[in-house]
Amino acid sequence: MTRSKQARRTTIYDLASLAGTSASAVSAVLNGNWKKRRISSQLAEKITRLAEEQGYATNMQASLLRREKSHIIGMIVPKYDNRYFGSIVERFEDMARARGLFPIITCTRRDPQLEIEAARTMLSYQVDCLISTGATDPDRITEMCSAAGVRSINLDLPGTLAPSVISDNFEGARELTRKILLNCERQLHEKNPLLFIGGRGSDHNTAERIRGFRQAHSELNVSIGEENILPCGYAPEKAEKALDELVARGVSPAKGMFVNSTISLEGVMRWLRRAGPIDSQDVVIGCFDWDPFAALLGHHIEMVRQNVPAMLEKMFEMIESGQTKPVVVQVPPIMPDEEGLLISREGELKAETAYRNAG
Amino acid sequence: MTRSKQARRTTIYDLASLAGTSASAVSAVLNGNWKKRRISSQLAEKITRLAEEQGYATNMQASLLRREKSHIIGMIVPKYDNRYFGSIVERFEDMARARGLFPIITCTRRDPQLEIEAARTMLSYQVDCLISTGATDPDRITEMCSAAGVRSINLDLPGTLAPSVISDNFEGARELTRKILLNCERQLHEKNPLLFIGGRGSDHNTAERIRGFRQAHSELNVSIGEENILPCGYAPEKAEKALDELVARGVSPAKGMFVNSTISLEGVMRWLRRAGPIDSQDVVIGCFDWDPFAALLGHHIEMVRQNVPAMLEKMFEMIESGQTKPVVVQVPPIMPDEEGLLISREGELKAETAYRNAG
DNA sequence: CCACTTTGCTCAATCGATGAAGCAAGAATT
DNA sequence: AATTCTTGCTTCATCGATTGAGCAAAGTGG
Repeated sequence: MTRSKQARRTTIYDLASLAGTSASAVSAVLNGNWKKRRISSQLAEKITRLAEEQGYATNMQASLLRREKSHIIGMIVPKYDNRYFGSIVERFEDMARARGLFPIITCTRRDPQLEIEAARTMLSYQVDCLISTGATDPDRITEMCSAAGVRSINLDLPGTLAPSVISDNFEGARELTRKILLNCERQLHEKNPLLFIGGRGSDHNTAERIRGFRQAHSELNVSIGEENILPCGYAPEKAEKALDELVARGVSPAKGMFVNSTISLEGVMRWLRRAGPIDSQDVVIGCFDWDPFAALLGHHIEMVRQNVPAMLEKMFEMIESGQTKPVVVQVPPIMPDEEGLLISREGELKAETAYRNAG
Repeated sequence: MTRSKQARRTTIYDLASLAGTSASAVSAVLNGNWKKRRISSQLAEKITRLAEEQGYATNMQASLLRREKSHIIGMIVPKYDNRYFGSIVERFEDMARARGLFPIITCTRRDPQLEIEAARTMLSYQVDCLISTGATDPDRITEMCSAAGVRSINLDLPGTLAPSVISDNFEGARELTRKILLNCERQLHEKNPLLFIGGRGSDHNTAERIRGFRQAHSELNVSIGEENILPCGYAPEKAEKALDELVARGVSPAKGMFVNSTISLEGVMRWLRRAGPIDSQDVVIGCFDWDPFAALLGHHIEMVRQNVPAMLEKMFEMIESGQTKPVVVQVPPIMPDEEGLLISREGELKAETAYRNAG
């Protein structure tokens, strides 16, 4: 060791002088087009071996500066605290890598300001394409992207300026609502309107789910009032508080509930345990989203699982086909089957199947 | 629009010619050290305005190529399918940004090969520091990093070549085991050995937890046999299968269980529902890790929550202090309190408090 | 033996941002 | 008036990889 510390990383110039050749040859060998550049296989081998020995790693900053495309694909995502976004991210990384892209992901905690900053940072890193997942203002991000000549796609929540891939929230909610109503009838022998709780009234998905919710009620001839619709936000404590306030206003909450996300379900379950009807087993619940433990809670909880594999497949199809028109592709979510067998790996398998059939 | 498409992004050269000045001045203004470089505030303002108008974003690839440090901090993480890693990632991003670093995270699905590839890619992107979270072979990654002159730190699972921040698995497991044993005695009026299930026998955390598990048994004068220890892996179906096999071998599984992760708990709960003792409410469970819905399952489930905020605080302290010696910092996990009130936001608050007191 | 092709490389410009060095014009000092 | 200092810039080399252009040597055909 002549140097106190490996101060500088190995570059192609170091390898070139070690191999007694030029940086240009080293570059050609290491990025695989040495045949086009007519480098002899002996030299190629020598360089490859040296690179290995020296633990050489391409300086992407330098490489990308020169290249036309970065092959970096960015994604912003609201939270990592539920299975839906978790599986989106995990699968996105996987699919991106399988396509030779480098995924970078940033969590923006549903903070509009952070979303913008994150998008700007991603543009700085020269992403070729940016996916806005569940963004509060996807169009703003699309504008920033197109100003920089970068494609963008909306996932989970749609925008009007870029193509979007979302769940079929209306149909999913209609079907789920119908199931909950039927469960109520079967288990509680009553046919009362359900309570819709969670989500933001201002977001497209929540609005569509409320529309499906109303539709199912009217199809089954159950009338609902405004007090039954509580899009109180996503955080658990917001759902909890909304239920408390409902009770404080003298309304006795419905025994059937449509919960708009697993995160809201957390709050609902806590409220039920703390302040709910005496026998909280008498509450019938449906949730638009899936969680393996929620599926095991004593209550018969119907859960709709969004079809993440199919959604991401559609999304990558759009990227590959160069789609730029602001179409909205709706992917049907996976409904629980008759036995309510939508738990964990079964669910995964089902999603897999659904995706194959969709593709 | 004279151009068919914004083909190229705005660069400092574009801004320079628009402002009738030099690229150097633009650069100085935009990276904030225009005072040192004695640029007039008029010119600074003009350039800033133009940059805004043109939607300019620094080309990080170019910038980083020139700069000494990248201010990029990388993290590899096994999975996004549980709250523990989810909160690690979310908080890591947050803390990194608060320190002016750019976090990039990659999920390696507990795949040793993918871990190595991910580490190499991160080195290519010139990370200043790489965090290996729950890596199967952290020392290998440390070696790669130090060959490139990059720091690395292990999180969750320790290594021998770089500093590590982990939970105090031994004490946590000892305490948890003791609680489960006491719960068994109280609820089932029996004092039998527990079943340890989940995790990899080869990983340090599992080994330490087994050690704590044994210790607590011996302290309470309960003897345990080898058949009570089942480190069958993390996936839910592995736990499920292990329990099936146990029964197939004619062993009747203990009514008290120490489950090594929420992911394994998923499998255990499914097995209990499918093939467990008739009244599965008679099973007493403790889990090393926390999940809000698992906390609400009918069984009295004790959950130890790893102190993510404190762990990450320690980790960033190490980064800032330039620690390179392979010390192992153990952070006590948060034990459930007497009322078992370790659910969701309360838990968050508690973690917050624990972290403040720790710091 | 000469013209021409092929092989196997090297040279040098380039990507965009950065910052040390330098320079011209005006202000301050002697 | 001559000198020095300050202000407000510009010039240019540089980071490491890439790639079009070019060039010498070896091979081929007539």
